[in-house]
Order: sequence, then structure tokens, then C-alpha cells
Amino acid sequence: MTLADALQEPTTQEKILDAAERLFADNGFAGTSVRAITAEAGVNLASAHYHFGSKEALIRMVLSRRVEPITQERLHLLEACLKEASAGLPSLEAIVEAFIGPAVRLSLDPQRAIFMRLMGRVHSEAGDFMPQLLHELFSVTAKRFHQALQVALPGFTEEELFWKLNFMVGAMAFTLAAPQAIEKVTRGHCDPADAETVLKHMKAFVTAGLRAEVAR
Amino acid sequence: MTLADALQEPTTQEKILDAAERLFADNGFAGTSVRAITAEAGVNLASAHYHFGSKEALIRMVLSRRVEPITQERLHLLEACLKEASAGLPSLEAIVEAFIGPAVRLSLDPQRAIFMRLMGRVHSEAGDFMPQLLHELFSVTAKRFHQALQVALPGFTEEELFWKLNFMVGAMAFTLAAPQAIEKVTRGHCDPADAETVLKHMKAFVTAGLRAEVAR
DNA sequence: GTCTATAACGGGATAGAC
DNA sequence: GTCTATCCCGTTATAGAC
Repeated sequence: MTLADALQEPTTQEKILDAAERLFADNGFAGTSVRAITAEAGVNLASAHYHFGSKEALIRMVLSRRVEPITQERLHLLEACLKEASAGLPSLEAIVEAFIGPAVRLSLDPQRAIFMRLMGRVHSEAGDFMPQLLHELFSVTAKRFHQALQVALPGFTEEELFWKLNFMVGAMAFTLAAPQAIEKVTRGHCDPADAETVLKHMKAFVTAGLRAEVAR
Repeated sequence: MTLADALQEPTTQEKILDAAERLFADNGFAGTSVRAITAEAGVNLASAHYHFGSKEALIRMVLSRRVEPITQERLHLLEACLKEASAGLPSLEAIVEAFIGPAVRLSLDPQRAIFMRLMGRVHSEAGDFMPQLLHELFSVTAKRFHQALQVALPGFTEEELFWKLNFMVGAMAFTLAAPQAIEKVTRGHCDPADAETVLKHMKAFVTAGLRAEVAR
């Protein structure tokens, strides 16, 4: 991208994607109409169909645009901490950081904070009308981190590690999905916009849960 | 309810509530139309509006019908384990069991298993068009369990315990919301319909997370 | 209480002029 | 690429016969 590009008005596609991201995060996928998106973006209704073809294709674009960089960052961090510990066991803290950090830290950029909410929603809602989309977006990530946990936590069965991974994702997704609810319920005791504090508490909880012995 | 009642055809209201529960669990609230509900229930479209007045009122009924018994059971179990430990500290395991058990165990009854999925969805989706409904349904439960954690886990601040409670709810809600995704991702390694096994893993993870020290 | 019929509206998608 | 206009369908909700 040239400097001139960076200073230009966003393209129609970008305006639509940004507006869709905001509205999907606020109202869900089924709860957001293409008309509302184009109105929010200040563009014509027909342009959304011209550029994306259908609402479903638009949803896929909105998600993959942001998920793919997160996936790359997660896998890169994971590989780094596995390589660093080539001799002994990799640090569980580093694995957790590699998974949770890239997603939660997006909230530092207020523009990207919108997508943080959407990330949580994806995990809980996208299964509705696109069961396979979730799989496409996250199956590689899930597989790699499951393998990493097998290395870092020897002595647990595959099943045990699947459950642990699942609970980690749940704790993260729920927190990302409804920051306003957290602020309300805790009456201001917790600030979900403070990414480093969120990470501190989440990592403490999750690493302990991952290490927990399971009755057999 | 008399024996005769139990053997009778369900009433129109019950048929609508049961169908709505199934479809809401599968497709979400915004993704489910009243027409689809009445078709599934085998009743007339207008009867839903006659009996419930509006879609929103129907949603409230579907949720409160099942959440209230769960809330009662949770609070009853919580009170029991606080009373039992009136001398020393209450058992953290018992508090976790009181929170998670009533929700997860519903899956033993296959009819109620539908609602288990809906429970997960409530936590992640109901905030959309009814921000206050979540509060009405769960604020008392959240408050009581937060208080119980303050007793059982002295040494943690209010904020720390709010985060821990939040992660516990997230791990549970995510697991309840998408059992079919769990089965798919783990390629059969995990069976989300086996409530006791789910509980075993979830309790191990959550109790360890609750006890985890947090950096300050 | 239950039905048919329909109002009133918003949804996704598209044709066709520019 | 962008607009207007429109098709066609599904939506919530209600009116009114039975």
C-alpha cells in the first residue's frame, strides 16, 4: 500500500466490511441485515451484492479478514516457543500466551476492539447457519495447539487435553463476546477494555486449569 | 399434575414452548421465526400470538420456564454447602458442583438436553436484543456465588473473584452451547452427551482455575 | 380457543439505466 | 462501479369468522 493509498478515503468494500463488522458484533449475524450494513457504511444497498455476491459471502469475508492474521500470529508464536524449548518441555505459559494473547490484545487498538467482540460471537453463533465455517477458520489452530499441549503436558490423555483446550476457548470467547455485560454485572469492578489486566487474570485461570489433575 | 393430565396430549402452549426451545437452541433467537416454531409444533401461527402476545414474550417464557428451576437448585445446593461448613471454610468443590452440576446434569434427560444447548446460547446471544433479560435471569445467582467465593477463597480481591467467576461461566457456557462442534473437532474423542464425564473434566479445570494465584 | 386471511413491513437479491 | 427501482419472499402481528 502506498502513502497515497493510506490517505485516501476507504474503498466501498472496506466501508462495507467495517460497517458489517460493527453491526455483526453488536447484533449478531442473523440479527443484522444487509440493508442496515449499507446504511451504516453510507453506501448503496446494491453495492454490497455487487462486491460480495451474498450475505453469507460477506460474513465469510468479514471473519477471514481478521481471523487469518490472528491465526498466523498464534501459529508463529507457538512455533517460536516450541523451538525455544527444543531440549526440555515447552513452557505452558508461553503456549497459553500464544493462543490468548493475539486475540485479546487486539482490544488495545480501539478500532480492532470491535472485532474482539465479534471473535467471541463467532465461537458461539457461527455454527448456526455455517457449521463448516468455524471448522475452516479454526481447525488448524485447534490441531496445532492440541499437539503442543500433548508435548507440554505429558501424562494427560488426548481426551483430557481436548476438554482442557475446549474450556480455555470457552473462558476466552465468553469474555471477549460480552464485555459490556461484564462491566455491568461487576458494577465497574472489572474493566474488560484493559487488555493486559484481562490477560493477567485469564492466563492465571487457564494455565492452572490446564495443569489440573483429572480424576480417573 | 394428576395422572390423567400426565397422559394427556400436551397443551398448545406446551407444544409451542417445546418447539421454540428446540429451534432457538438450534438456530438462535434472531434466526428462528414464529412461523417456524408453530410449524414445528404443529399448531396454527396465530395461536402463538394468542397465547404469548409477541415473539419477545415467548422468548422470555421459554427461558424462564427452565432457568428458574435451575436457579432454585443452584441456590439450594449453595446454601446447603455453606451451612454444612459453618465452622470452617466451605468446600470449593461443592460450590463449583452447585453452580455447574444443575446445568450440565440436565443432559441426562434427553428432552432437557435441548435446553442445555439453549443455556449456552443464552449467555452468548441474549444480550443482543434484550440486555436486561440476562440480568433478570442470572443476577441473583451471580451475586450469591460471588459472595460464596469470597468466603471460600479468602485472600483474593473482589475483582479477582469476578474474573474467576466469569471464566467459569464461559468454560461452562461454551461447552453447553456447541456440543456437536466439540464432537466434530475432537473426531469422537469427546462425547459431550456424557454429562458425568463432562462434569468431571469441567470441575477439575474450573476448581484449579479458581484457586490459581494471580500476579499483582 | 382456533382457524383463515391479510395487513404492514423488512428481508435478500437482481435488472437495467447511467 | 454505482445508482434506482423492483421482484419476491418471509416476517410479525392482527382482524374477524367460527
